[in-house]
Amino acid sequence: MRDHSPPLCPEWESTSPGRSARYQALLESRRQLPVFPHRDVVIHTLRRHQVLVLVGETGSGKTTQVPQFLVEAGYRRVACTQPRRIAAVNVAKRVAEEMGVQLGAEVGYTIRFEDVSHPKRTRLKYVTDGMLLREAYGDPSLTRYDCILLDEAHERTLNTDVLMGLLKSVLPRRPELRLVVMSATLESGKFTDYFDRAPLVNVSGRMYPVRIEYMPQPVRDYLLAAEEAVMRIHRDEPPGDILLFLTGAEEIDSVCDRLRWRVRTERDSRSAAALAPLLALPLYSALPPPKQQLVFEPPPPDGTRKVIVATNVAETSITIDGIVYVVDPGFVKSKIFNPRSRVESLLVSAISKASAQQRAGRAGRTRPGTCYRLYTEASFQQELAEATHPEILRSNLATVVLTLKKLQVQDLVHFDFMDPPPPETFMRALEMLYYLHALDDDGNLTQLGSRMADLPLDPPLSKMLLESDRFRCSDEATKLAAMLSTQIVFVRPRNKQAEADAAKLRLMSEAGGSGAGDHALLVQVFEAYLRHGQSTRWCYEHFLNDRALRHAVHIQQQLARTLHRLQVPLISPGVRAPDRWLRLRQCVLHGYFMQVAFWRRGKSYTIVRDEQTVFLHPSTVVQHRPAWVVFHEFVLTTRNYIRIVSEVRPEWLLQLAPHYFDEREYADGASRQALQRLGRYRASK
DNA sequence: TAGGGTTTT
Repeated sequence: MRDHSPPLCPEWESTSPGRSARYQALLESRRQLPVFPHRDVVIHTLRRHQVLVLVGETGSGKTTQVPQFLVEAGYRRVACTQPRRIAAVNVAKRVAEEMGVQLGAEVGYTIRFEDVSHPKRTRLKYVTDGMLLREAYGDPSLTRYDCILLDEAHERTLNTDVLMGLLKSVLPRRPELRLVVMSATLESGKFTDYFDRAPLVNVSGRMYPVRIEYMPQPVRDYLLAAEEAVMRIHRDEPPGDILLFLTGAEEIDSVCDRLRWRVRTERDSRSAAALAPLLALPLYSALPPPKQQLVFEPPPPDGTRKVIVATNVAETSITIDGIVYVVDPGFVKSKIFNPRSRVESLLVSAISKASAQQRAGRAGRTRPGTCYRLYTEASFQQELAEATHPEILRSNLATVVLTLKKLQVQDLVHFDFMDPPPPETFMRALEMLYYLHALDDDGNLTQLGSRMADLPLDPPLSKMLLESDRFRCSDEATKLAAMLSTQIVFVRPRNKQAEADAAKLRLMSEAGGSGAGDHALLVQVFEAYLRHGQSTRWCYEHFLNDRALRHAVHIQQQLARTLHRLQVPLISPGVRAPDRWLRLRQCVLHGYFMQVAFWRRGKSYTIVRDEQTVFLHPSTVVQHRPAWVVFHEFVLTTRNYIRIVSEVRPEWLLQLAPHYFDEREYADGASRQALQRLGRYRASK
């Protein structure tokens, strides 16, 4: 067949001197990718259609090649979104190399905290979906781009879904704009239908075959079944590493311990002397990077087999080569949002077929493999959902609503989401933004709301921060907001729990005792980390997550810059001021008055807004059982917990949020009675 | 009495 396609890189062919051997070798391997023969179809289809849906499995080369095709076809400003930072960076590096250009010039990337692109020269930019959404704030029609690719659309992240809806509304306004939606195999029809029967290009993947084995009977205890499966593979199957998916760090650590113990015991007994050593390695995002790194290192050359016991990080974010066996119990811990109780929580639930397929695929990256599903084929066929429930249906929409308002979307009810969230969820989001004074009575964005959208924070945190200068503690508030925006910084290893708790109490006493509260402790930890020169060793000694703290420092710097731009002065009452934490607690309440609970006789607290009974999370440093507390989040695990808690004085409630604590707004019940007592108390003073 | 994974000019 004759090649009618345009020449590769028409302009650079003559101008770039560096058509090195390396470039030629890369070009040759590019030509071998399954997506390469589809180059002309992609280019020609986009001449006649505004939108193209491209479906390609792992190994098709779609992420690196399709954006290059478009640049070669003459598009001058191409953006390709990725759900994860790490992917945006790595793919941009690879593509710059393939094109024989300098990273940050013709090809670049933009992620939070890092912009390696040139405003004029960059023709192809990889960008996180959240970042592109932010760019749209100042340019709602995304006029900076003539072609946008949404990659990994099947993951249906919150930001991808919002971008898809936004782009769908932009397309009619910008007939010259081109959009390519790239996705894994499942649900391609949903994407083509959503974009008014957009043309579809199907690209095969390149993977080794993976044999799937099911259980003949449902298992009673998936942890035990997982352990047995790993042991059986290790005893009976040829060499090759194992990947086991579990739901959380605690499960993972305990299963790793049990596997180590079982292999050791079997090897010590005479009957199983032939059993090879087994190296059990945990993998989850909160794990310190050196420990994460271990999963990539080859095992000792004495026949040791690796088993990596991982959360969902290993499903998409982290790719480990050399896996031959996957053990999939079929569960994941995922976020759910209950609009009735207004609570987001984590719950263990069954995975989807798409997720099961993705997990199985992890066994076939370097050679043919096997996936052991710890459920029956009937439950796979009949009980698992086709695809994972989109994140937008499982989230609190306050941030989404604020973003859309900022993007000048007037009519949220008719905004075309691929999967519209239930109206009740929208009502809850509107209600929250209204109470925060981000929206006015007509649902329009207020000046405060517009400023809140500028901050990369949850709305209550934005509100807290933007008005923190009123409490003369904006310096403390930026530190707190940064600490609340990163992972939990306290590390509590299973075998050193008492030591870890003692280290935390020492940090607390430096802050002036437990009465200061959990919020104050976070600020204290942040400041101590800076005082100790952001030392990794200091973190280790004090049972703190070094990476999370480093992240918090980045966020704090960005918040301080944004506050400066928004003309909020950065002030502090001073580290020795006796009212320092008191001011901070008032400031927190200013943003989080919707998350207040009061002590009720017995042993529990009651949340004001819905009279839910809750307990202080065991991680709290608050020991003096205050009558009223503000909390950062509600966690549903073995009990209803409130986590990150500080005492508030009851009179603050009426001072700071009289519109929310008006007793007449509450039905007769415990909350109303508590507020009535508060009113009488106030009147008597 | 204990924390899935992403991400934000």
